[in-house]
Amino acid sequence: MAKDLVTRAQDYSKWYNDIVTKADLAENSAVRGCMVIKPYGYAIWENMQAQLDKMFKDTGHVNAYFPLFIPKSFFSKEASHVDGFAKECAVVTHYRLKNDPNGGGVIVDEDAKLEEELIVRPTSETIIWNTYKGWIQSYRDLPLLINQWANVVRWEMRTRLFLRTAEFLWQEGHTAHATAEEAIEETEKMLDVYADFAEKWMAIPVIKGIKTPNERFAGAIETYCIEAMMQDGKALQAGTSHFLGQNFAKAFDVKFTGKDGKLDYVWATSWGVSTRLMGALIMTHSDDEGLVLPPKLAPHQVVIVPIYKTDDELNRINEKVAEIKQKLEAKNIRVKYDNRDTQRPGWKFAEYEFKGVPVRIAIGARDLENNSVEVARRDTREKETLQITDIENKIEHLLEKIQDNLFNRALQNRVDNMHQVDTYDEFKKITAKEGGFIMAHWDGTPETEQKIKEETKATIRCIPLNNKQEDGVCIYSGKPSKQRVLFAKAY
RNA sequence: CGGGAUGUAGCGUAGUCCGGUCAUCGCGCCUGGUUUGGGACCAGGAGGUCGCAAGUUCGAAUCUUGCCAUCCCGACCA
Repeated sequence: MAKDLVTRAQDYSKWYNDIVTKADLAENSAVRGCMVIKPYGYAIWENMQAQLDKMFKDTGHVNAYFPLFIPKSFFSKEASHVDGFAKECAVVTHYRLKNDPNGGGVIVDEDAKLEEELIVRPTSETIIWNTYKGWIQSYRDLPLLINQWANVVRWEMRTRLFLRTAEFLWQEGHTAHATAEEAIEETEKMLDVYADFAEKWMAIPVIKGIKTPNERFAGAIETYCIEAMMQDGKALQAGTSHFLGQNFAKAFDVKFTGKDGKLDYVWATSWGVSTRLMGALIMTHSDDEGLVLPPKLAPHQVVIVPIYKTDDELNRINEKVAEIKQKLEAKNIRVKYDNRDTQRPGWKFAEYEFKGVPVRIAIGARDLENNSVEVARRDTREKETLQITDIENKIEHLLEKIQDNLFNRALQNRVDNMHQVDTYDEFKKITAKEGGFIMAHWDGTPETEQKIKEETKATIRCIPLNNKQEDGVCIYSGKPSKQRVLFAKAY
């Protein structure tokens, strides 16, 4: 088992402040539990955003934007929703400051108290459904397939860099449909989009499933999720897609007239992924040398470092690199040529390893003579000398290989740490020592789930989709069970 | 919100028990030179409200009280 990655994200923050001070992934800001995403980290997020956005549009969705502030009254219309979020909301009560008459700084102007408090959105279901009410009258207005890129705030009692920050960036899709079947189809479709994105782009294998009632989103009928295993064997919920039934339509009175002339409430879904995915990326692939980024999301896929003694040598290398760079860029490969004279080659090598650049090309006088370059890959740290001839195809192929290797490596880790368990003793042993995922029988009751959680810290991550049906007995209660469910300790 | 710890230069730190040449060291930064195929070396230099406030004292980074912030463990967590 790899070293405990609980704090690996924190480690990175430390490295960046300590060693690579100028180009960082992120650091804790002065604001409680919030995160500053520095340019290099943001470039990764932008690549993720661009691909997700494309996938949403390919499935018929459009983007829109709704207000940051939600009147308190909206928020309380769906009972279970308020139960789920009430304890972690930032509330705006005043709209003005004034100079402190007793000297010193500024104070809140008590005369500027809001008639009704505003909640800083922890998620946008309520304000969006309040808006949808005015947009939907007929079956002709459906389906309504909208996504929002936004920030949300959840005043968590305890925050954790990347994984649970007080403010985070995400996208939230909110759709309205004429039938339950169509809404469920949408929920599952978006779960597939997330799973595809995680596996094909982030190189993170995921298990698709549904949550137990205990773990369900506040206000949902059914919550679907993708669960990933981090290097330390802990689970991370990487994305969720909710079938909301008619709960929000009823709470906000969103009705439509069907073809048959009958009035009915619309059916809803919502789905989201967040900057938590950046945490997943770090915790899945990185090693003790720093970040390891999958080529498809890396801001720079290739970095070229010149090695030279004289200006004349550098000039000749510059010319050769311009040629190589052009060929690579013609293949849509993102290349950075770092010929800064202010840092030495060894320094640059280390720097780009921290940053997780998948491929490094070094070129010096020796290479000019031999028409070669030194190619190093970040994932295995192997180096080889290649002829420049046809370099663009070689690199293109190498990037694909790295992408595949990262996925396979992560998948292998999951396979190695996946346990099938039939007794509670063994279950306790594994959760206490080895960690990893456990497939075990469960009697289906929230009470058993709760007891297991209290005794072992492990929770039911999901009931996998297309789960194999087999007769067994619950490891805890001994009652009959029809299938195994996925247990793990989670972030 | 409970338990624990921490706060000293951009980053990481020594010193706090036992108050007094005590503001230490490393990295980074600046200047000059030599270097450059895995985080170079030499010489010189800049940089500090010791988290904030009050108190004790001839004297406080050090002791006392209060506050603030951060981290860890819990509770909580779409």
